Amino acid sequence: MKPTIPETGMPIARPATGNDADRQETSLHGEILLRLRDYVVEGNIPDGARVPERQLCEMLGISRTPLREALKVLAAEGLIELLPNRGARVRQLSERDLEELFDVMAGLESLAGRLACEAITDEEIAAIERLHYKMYGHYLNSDMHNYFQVNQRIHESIVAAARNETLRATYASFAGRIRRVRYSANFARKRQRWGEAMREHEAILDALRRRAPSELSDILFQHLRNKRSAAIEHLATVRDTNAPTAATG
Amino acid sequence: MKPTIPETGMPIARPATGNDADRQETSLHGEILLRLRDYVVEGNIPDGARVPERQLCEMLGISRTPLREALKVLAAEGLIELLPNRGARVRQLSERDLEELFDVMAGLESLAGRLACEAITDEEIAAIERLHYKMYGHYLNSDMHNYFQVNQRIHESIVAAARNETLRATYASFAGRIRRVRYSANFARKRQRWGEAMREHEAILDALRRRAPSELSDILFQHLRNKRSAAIEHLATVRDTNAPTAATG
DNA sequence: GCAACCAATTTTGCATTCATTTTTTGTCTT
DNA sequence: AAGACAAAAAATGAATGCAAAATTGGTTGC
Repeated sequence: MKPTIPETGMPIARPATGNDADRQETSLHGEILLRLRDYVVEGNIPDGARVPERQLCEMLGISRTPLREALKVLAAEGLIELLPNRGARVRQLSERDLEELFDVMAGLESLAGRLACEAITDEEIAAIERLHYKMYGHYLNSDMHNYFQVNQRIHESIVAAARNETLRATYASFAGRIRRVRYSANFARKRQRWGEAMREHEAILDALRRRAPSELSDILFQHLRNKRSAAIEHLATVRDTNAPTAATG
Repeated sequence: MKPTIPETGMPIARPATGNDADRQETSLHGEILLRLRDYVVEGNIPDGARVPERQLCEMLGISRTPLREALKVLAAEGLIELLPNRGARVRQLSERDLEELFDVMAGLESLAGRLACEAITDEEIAAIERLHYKMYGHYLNSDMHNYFQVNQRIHESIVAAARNETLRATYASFAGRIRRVRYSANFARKRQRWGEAMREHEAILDALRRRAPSELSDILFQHLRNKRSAAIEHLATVRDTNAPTAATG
């Protein structure tokens, strides 16, 4: 039983709606890159599994040249790794890798908060407040899916308010790497953590209203740090419980 | 007079000593990538100039396939940009781009400081202190080149002390983008700024010794922010004074 | 019965080739 | 003489081809 890419019948369904940080609209290579990235991020290939060029070429209906170019880029982004003469594999993130990623994300959001204090408008703050209340509703309903959705939009709003396109693109890239793990591991933060998170979010809003950069920076970092703990903990459980990954078995 | 790559006779001289974040030792593509990156970072191609594939192929003695793969990666890193059907150009950074880059660097270093407080050893702090005194010597001698050199090593030491390989690689990548501008613009901070910078460094060391994460984070951010002002200011002068770039004329 | 070895097949890495698109250059018109 | 148009030249984007390396399967020897 060799690990294989699930046959979806149709090629990759996504109409290239990913983050438009670096899309090369017209080129085939650019299109492929977006689709492949989404495909990997969404966890369609198991951790550590090989990414056979031939198969992907058929799947995408292209030749190997543009595909290989896309693979090189994905490797540079850290989503896959290229073993010399042994093809591409989906990068299996160790626990340590995840810790590092979360910390970098924390740093980037912390920075975003700092910068946001310089430029954010009252209307933007109001919008985040509305999201916050919306999220609170989902919290009360124990609606995990929508809670996450809105939670993510809040964090994205803060990053957007930083008015720094470079930061936004970097943040999106790292978010993708983590999102992959989230998909695979079917993350579900313990409900208990939700309460803390809600309180932290209130503190974030408070600091934002007062436009206190250092304080907001600290709170955001700590907030993400707490997320990190929950996520790593959960992942450890999942990896222990679940079957060994495609890479090892 | 069209902008052209200086003929060095020999291929690119550098023995691939760049950051080993993502080196693919054995593959031709990986080797090419390292050499090309250094070549671009060191400013051997003027801002906005075309990067002709053919010419580079001859220069490197390879075919277009691995070269194009490397170009795609460099584009993803933000060093060059790929115009559809019109080849690769060295990315001309606007003033705003630079501001953004400096701010992200500031955020990363600020994060590094925060993390360093958790793990840095007394010996590492002592090493940074030694660098600091060494830098002070260069400051007194107005030895700009060595001052910069040591200054950079101090910042790298802080990043290293964060014990986060992901952060280190990201930091190195952004540093490369800025370094390119530095090479081209022949950066020289005003001597007046040096004094402030020295004082800021002392504050950094102080916070580091006390392992005060929030404080260190703040100081580092502000320090980099001040650097940013000086750099942007200088660049504006240079760009005004100098001839129009290769891109526009 | 199991491990080690060797041949066949597959896969990868790079060069070459082909089709478009862009850029240049030469000519013609006004 | 200047501008516009058209053909030639060059460059780009992608497909194909070929040599080298790795994986697979089968066989042999212990």
